[in-house]
Amino acid sequence: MKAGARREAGAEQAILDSAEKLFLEKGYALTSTVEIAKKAGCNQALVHYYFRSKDKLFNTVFIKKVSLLLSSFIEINRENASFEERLKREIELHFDLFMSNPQLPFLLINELTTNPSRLLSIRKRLKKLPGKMLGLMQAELDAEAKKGTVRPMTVVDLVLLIVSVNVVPFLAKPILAMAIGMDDAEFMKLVERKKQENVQTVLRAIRP
Amino acid sequence: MKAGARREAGAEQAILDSAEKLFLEKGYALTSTVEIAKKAGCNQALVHYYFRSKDKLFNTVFIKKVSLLLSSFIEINRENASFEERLKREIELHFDLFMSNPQLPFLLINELTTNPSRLLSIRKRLKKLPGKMLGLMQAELDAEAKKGTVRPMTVVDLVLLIVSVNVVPFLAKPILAMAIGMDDAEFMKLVERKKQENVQTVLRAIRP
DNA sequence: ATATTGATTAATAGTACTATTAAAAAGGAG
DNA sequence: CTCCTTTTTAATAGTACTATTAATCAATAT
Repeated sequence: MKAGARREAGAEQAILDSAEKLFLEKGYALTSTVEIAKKAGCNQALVHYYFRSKDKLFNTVFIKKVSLLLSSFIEINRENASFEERLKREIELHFDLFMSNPQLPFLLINELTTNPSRLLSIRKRLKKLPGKMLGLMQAELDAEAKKGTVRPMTVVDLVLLIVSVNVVPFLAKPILAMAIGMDDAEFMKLVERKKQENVQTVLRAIRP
Repeated sequence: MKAGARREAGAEQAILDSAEKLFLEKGYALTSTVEIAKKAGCNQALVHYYFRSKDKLFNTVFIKKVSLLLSSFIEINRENASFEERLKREIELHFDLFMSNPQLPFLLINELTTNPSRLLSIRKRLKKLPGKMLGLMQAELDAEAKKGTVRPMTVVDLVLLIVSVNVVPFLAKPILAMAIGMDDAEFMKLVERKKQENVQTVLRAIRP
């Protein structure tokens, strides 16, 4: 039944990999299926053979990346350490994700801003996670606030704060290059510094 | 010499306005000159008559927006108040700019990330500003650090911190809509809250 | 060995977009 | 009014891209 195995074994995966790289680099609009095929070393028609349309291919990549980002937020309630310790750990974990995937924030912002209709298709696939997660975290925050260790605040504010300090260095890389001519080596030093600073910035910000 | 006045008086401006709106909304790649002309109520060829190419038209809009953003950073050394007062004022001013131009951050990040070659043309037109400005601010920061009112830090870190907390709410709007279904009214409340919080967050973060 | 099925390609239909060109329209100057 | 310049438009050349189609290629199953 399973006849006609692949000749070069892995064209589909090669297409997926090329697509991921190019979409991350230039976004949906500036990436063509011709270019994806070329980078994958195959014919352009094969891209449609496996993924039907450029849009479906993009969604496959996009969902994968969104899931990756969300996964960095579900660790917070696991370990048994103090609230501050776990929070610190969480911030570092989140920062590390961006270090490993520096183009991820750009892709998210770019595609969700230019193509709001994509919101819908994504939202269906993860309508459970955010609600549950935020609920748990909010309860924990409220408990800490009652203890007087943190000021009363919503979990949205906390998450937004963490994301703010963690994500902007990576988004700003091209702007830093433009404005002050920062090169890659300097950028790496900046990132190392930020990873330390950001934890302190957040901890200070949430104190009563 | 100046014959042939305009029939509808202002086609060029109308084109510029339409282009600005559309570029801010969808970025360069997803905006066509046909669409710009249609929105401006004129023929598509007129777009090229006045601006030669889509790229030149975009650059005109882009430069204007970059200048606007930079202008929000040159007020800091004027008034005669205390360092903390002026810093507070500066953070609020910067935040207000994004409130009035919520799509500006997206445009900047999108175009500078996807089309790095644009960096060059922009950089020429403002190579004076950033250097001078950062120099002055750094001197001031160093003085405050010696007085012990702030911890020793680079001006890049300070600016990055301010931008981080100020810009992310606006970048994250579509994501908040997706993840937790935040609507426009809720978003406005969030923004009002952030405007207050961000000043405190920065002030706390720079303490020794 | 041949049929069958999946993988791959060449060719192309169809669409959309940028930019150019040549002509028409609309005024002002003499 | 007639000439001249600027503005505006219609038409289109040229390009690039998505998606489809029909044919070819390769491996296995019978």
